[in-house]
This record gives sequence, C-alpha cells and structure tokens, in this order.
Amino acid sequence: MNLMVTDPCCPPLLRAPLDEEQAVELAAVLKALADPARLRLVSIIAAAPDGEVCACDLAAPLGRSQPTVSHHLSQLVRAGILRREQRGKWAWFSFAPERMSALRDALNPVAL
Amino acid sequence: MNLMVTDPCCPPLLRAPLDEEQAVELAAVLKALADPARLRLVSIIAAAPDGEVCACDLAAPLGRSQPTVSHHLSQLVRAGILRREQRGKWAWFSFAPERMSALRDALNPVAL
DNA sequence: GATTCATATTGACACTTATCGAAGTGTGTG
DNA sequence: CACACACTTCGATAAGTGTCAATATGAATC
Repeated sequence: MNLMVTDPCCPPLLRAPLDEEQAVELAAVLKALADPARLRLVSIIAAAPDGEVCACDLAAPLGRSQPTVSHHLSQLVRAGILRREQRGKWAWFSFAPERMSALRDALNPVAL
Repeated sequence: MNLMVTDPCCPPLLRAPLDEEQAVELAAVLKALADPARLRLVSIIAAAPDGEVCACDLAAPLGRSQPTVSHHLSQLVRAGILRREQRGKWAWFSFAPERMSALRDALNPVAL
C-alpha cells in the first residue's frame, strides 16, 4: 500500500456511504496525520518562512530521537503530505498543499 | 483522555507550530476518524435521509460483528463526531457536524 | 581512500488496537 | 416474572505502531 502524491485521494466522506476500498484509502491519509509527532512536523514545516525545513532542525523541537523523526517524515512523504528534496547531505522537507486540500474537500458536507 | 462534544477542538495545523498538547488534542480527533470501519459508519449516518440510523442497521453493511460496530460507534461518540440517542431498546446515531467543521477549519492554510 | 557528518534502516520492545465470541445489562413484551 | 431482543462490556488474540539504540548508507571533505 503505497500512496503516491499524484494518486486520486480522499473520496467525499459526507455525501454517500463509502465502500470498503474508498474507506481504506481515506483512512490511510487520515492515519498519516493522526499522530502528535507527525502533526507537529507538518505544522512546523507548513509554517516555515521559506516553506521548507532541513531534517536536521526537526528532531530537537519535537523532543524525539533522530530515527523516530526520520520515520515520521517518511510516512508523511509516503502519504503525499510532505515533499522531500535531497541537497548535499541534508534532506529538506516542504509542505504539499494538494493532499491537505483534497482532504479538506473530502470532509465537506456538500459537493463543490 | 475523554473528549466531550463541547470541548474546544482542533487547533489550526498550518498556521503555526503546534505544541505537544495541541498536537495530541488534534491527533485524537483525527485518530477517531482514521479507520475504515469508522469512516464507513460516519458516511452511512451522515448520508442518511433522516439524519439518523439505528445501530441495528449498521453491522450488516459494514461486514463486521455487532460488538465491533458497537465499539467503533462508541469511539465516534466519544470523539464528538456522532451523537447517540437511546429509544426503547434501540440506539440511534446521528452525525454531529460541529466537530467535522472544526476539523476542516483546522486544516485550512489561513485564518478565517 | 579515509573520515566525518546527516540521514535512513534494522531490531527490539512496550503499547495500542481491531476483531470476535461469550457473557452481561437493560428494555419491552407475553 | 420470564423471555426475547438490542446493545454493551469482557477476555482473548493477532496485528499494528511509536520509540530508541545500534548499525548502515551515502555525500562532502581532507
């Protein structure tokens, strides 16, 4: 189960009953977000002035170990919520707004 | 950790870094939603013509056992996403739109 | 090429969770 | 009161997850 950034995502939750497949798909995106460490990572990166943050600056504010942060960042990238760019030995992460707006749309009570 | 329906909920994710407490709070709501069975329950109830569904009609379409469905319904009520009303021997569940719109707001990139 | 540094992966562990069958609770009906 | 029915709670189990220390990978530098 590997969600790519370009995947269709987030069937509308509140308009019609979801079948199991749609539910699994939407749950995967929500699950990627449903963890305090990952929410903090997303919020830090999304609020960054330059729109991107080096992984080296993320472990400290989170109060988690470097492997743990790396693990969470991977999950967020895999879910299409963050983008990752390697620059020399540093990994820079930026926020990918598409998934979040798709998710927001999915939570809308009526069609667009 | 017991979220009541009237609790403040869902600090804005994309405007400023969340602290651990805010992240835990928001994660709790997302977690309640981040399961295929629960998403299907919410979608069935939210899309119901009368705005409410008897628990007796929920186990079958989900393909899960009755105790399992009861368990998921409890979680959704505890998270403030569903409301529960006892009527005779039946339990009726309805969708509580406040939490979902608060959640949607939390996912907005800018302040209202 | 050896070293250093940033990040990822691995392995282990404690903890949570989704699920079911069985038993319990409580409400209406005969 | 006894019974049937709707639902919840309990107990068990298998699977998943967050975390860290240790190790591996890979890039820049000497």
